[in-house]
Amino acid sequence: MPDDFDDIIKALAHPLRRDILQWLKEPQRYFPQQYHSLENGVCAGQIDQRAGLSQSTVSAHLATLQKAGLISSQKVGQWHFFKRNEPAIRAFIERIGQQL
Amino acid sequence: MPDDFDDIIKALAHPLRRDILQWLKEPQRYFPQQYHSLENGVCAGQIDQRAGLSQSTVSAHLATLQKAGLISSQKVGQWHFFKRNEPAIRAFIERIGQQL
DNA sequence: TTCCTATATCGTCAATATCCGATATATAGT
DNA sequence: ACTATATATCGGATATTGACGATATAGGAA
Repeated sequence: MPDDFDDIIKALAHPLRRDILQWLKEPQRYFPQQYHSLENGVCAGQIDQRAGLSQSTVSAHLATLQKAGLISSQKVGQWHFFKRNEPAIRAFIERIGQQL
Repeated sequence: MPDDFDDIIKALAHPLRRDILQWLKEPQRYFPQQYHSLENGVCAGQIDQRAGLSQSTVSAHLATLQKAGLISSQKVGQWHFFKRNEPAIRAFIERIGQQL
C-alpha cells in the first residue's frame, strides 16, 4: 500500500539492480580490485565496470536503488561509494512476507 | 537468477496485481456478492468489477499473475475462477528473503 | 587557471507496459 | 439455430523504462 513499497518493488524489477544488490553483499568477492578500502562501500566506477553497461546507465540504476532506499551513498572526494541499506532491505523482506 | 523469479517480481511490480493477490487472500471479505461458492476461487468478472478497469485490462493482469505462477485458475462452465497459489507465493517469499 | 578523473544529468531513441474498445471464443439457455 | 453471458485475445494509442552518447558538475592535481 505505501508508496515506498512500490518504489522498492519497482527497483527490484530489473535484473541488473538485483545483481548490484548481490554484489554489494560481498564486496571483497565481487570488487577485489577496488583501490580504496571497501569499508565505505563500493565505488560507482567499479560497479559500472562489472555491469558492462555505460556509465550513465549504471548511474541511473544506482539512483533508482537509492531512491528506493535500498542502498546509501557516501561521497569521499570525487568518489561515490555505495553500500546496502541492510535495515531497509530487512524491513522490506519482512513486509513482503506479511503483505503478500 | 532463475527466470520464474524475474517473472514473479515483474508481476508484483504493479499495484493492481498486488491488490488482486490481497483480495484473493480474503475472498469472503472482498467478494461477498459473488453468486457462486467461493470454494473454487473468485470469478474473473468479480475481480473486473472491483478493479474498476476494463474487462480486457483486468484479464491481462490476471494472465500475468497466472504466468508468474502466483495464481491458478479453474474453469467451471463459462466462468473462470481464480485463487492464490499459496505454495508458490510462500516459495517466492522464502527465496526473496535469501536472495536479497 | 587549466587539466584530468569521477559521477550525474540531459536529450534521444527503441523497447516494453498499460490501457482501451472491438472482436473472437466458449458455454448456457431458449 | 439463435441469443446472452463470460472471458480471452487483438490492434492501437499513450506512458514508462532502459539504453546510449554528450554534456554538466565537482574535486583533485599541476
